[in-house]
Amino acid sequence: MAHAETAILREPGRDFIRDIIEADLTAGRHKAIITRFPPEPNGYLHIGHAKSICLNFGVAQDYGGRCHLRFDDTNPTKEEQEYIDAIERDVRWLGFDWGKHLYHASDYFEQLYAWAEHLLNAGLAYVDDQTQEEMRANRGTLTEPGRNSPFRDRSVGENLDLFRRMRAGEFPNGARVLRAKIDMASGNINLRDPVLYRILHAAHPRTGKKWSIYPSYDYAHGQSDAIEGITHSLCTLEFEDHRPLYDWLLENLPVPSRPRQYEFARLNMSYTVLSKRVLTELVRGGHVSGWDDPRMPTLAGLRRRGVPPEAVRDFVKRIGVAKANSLVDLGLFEFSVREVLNRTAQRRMAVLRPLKVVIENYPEGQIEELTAANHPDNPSLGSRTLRFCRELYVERDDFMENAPKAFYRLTPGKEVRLRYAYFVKCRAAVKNAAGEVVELRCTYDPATRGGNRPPDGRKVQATLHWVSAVDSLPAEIRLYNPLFTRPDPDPAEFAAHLNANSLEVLDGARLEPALAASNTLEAVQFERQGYFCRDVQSKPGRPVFNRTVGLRDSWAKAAVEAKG
RNA sequence: UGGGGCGUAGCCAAGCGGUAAGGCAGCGGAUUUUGAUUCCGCCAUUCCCAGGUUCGAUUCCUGGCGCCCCAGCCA
Repeated sequence: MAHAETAILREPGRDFIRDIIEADLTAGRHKAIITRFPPEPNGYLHIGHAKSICLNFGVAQDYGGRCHLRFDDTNPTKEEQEYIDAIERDVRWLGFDWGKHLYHASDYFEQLYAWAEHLLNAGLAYVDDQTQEEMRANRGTLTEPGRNSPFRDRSVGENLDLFRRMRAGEFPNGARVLRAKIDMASGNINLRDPVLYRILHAAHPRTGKKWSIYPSYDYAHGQSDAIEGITHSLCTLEFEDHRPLYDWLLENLPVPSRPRQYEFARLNMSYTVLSKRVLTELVRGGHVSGWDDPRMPTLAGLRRRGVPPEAVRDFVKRIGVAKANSLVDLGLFEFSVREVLNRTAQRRMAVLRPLKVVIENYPEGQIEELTAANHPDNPSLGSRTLRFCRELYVERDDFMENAPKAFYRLTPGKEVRLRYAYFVKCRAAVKNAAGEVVELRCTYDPATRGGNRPPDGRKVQATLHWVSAVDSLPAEIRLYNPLFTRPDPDPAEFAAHLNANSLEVLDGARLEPALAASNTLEAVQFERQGYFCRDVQSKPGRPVFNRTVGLRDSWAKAAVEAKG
């Protein structure tokens, strides 16, 4: 903007949907804003759904309205109670509350049926006896118009009779459908007499065997919106072509309100598969441990991975809402996770690949207590006590026998700081018969207690994390790389990829005791090792931590470069 | 050769006739008890392309080009 004083700078979190809503509010078109999040319970929610959830619930919050949770359960052959429960749990986890406004499209089956008869009476719908193949053949193509069904001009009486018998279960699956009578020559294929009801002899999770016909998405969605008084029905771009049908139905039915549909682009993220079909195959095929496997991009998987819900919300705020198809860099999601964890997670030390260190000038059997802050710049998170002694462990990667000049850490003759403890200097490396370094012999400077600089003002280039040999605890650490899955159509290939590249289990890791004690922590940051998250599925007494490799790998890159 | 959308930096994304916000990434520099964090600075003479209208166009018009979605009795 050229003139800052006249510039209308859009605040973060604003988008075209909110512009529309504000204009509607200004024009006095609505008393209150009512939105809805309408998942079909045929799978678990993933990060892509988070965008829609945050948009719908966020908009309602911003403008003092409300957001309903509505299960779009119009296809009993694909829907299960497990998914209904999981969806409710995940929306709550994300931090949203629908209050008393929990609904199901199936709540409206009776009303929808009555409205179908209304269309029949108005001559705006008909029962079609064509087979599925005939219907497809007569629908035309993208460039050619379709042909009218031979059953298109049945009498109202015959239509009503047939439709009632469809409901009564007199016909087998697929025998007939109810179609809207619109325009078989429309350029918009959704208007070529779309199917409103199909015969499905299937038990529904909520209505049981009461119905043998079920409404289609197109027939159920807009009317459900109208029944609930939804003002803004937000959905993804692929439904843009359905809007004329959405409007047609609302205009031809005596609905109690007039919702409007608006579309936005769905989320695509690099290295991440958000196809429900593929995710379902990964679960069904046993390629992952379940919908909540930490490698899955589902909300349940992210939760297990230790991603705080606030990070997901922050991410959604950053990506914005627009109509352009885009591919968001996974790095942006990682940034949000880091941002939240860095601010909120308590720090602990853990050594992933231990290398023993003996402090030669530290009295044998002596143990002293040192204080460590739980957070580097948030004193309100308190502190904990560390026990220092003659033998401890440091990270193998923090020692190099023949180090290049750019390597700041431990090498013979070099002095470093052990965080919150002392300066130590490496005297020698002890090797086994195979020539591998198995132990470091070091000396410490008592004048540097707490890790503070000694009176002579001496500095060190590096500070290392460590755990004491006497009371550190063994732990299992699982390292995940940031690849959730790969955009590849073959689930078997995903699986191979996942197992080969995105999981490493470190069983010899050692944790400081305070870590095992902090059972209430969902996420912690292990000093310099990045962010680790307690696996919410781990058993008491045997903590398992998950870490996403790459969340904070720039330090590692620098170290690797230094090693040459 | 049908209908509906979308094209602004490596990735997102504002902008609505007055001369290109912001974030991520990247690059400098300061601070630093973890090569992190934090802080500060830099990072589009140009908005898919070509014409046109205008004093002035990313914004308006015309014509191209490119990408996405639609032919389920899925949602």
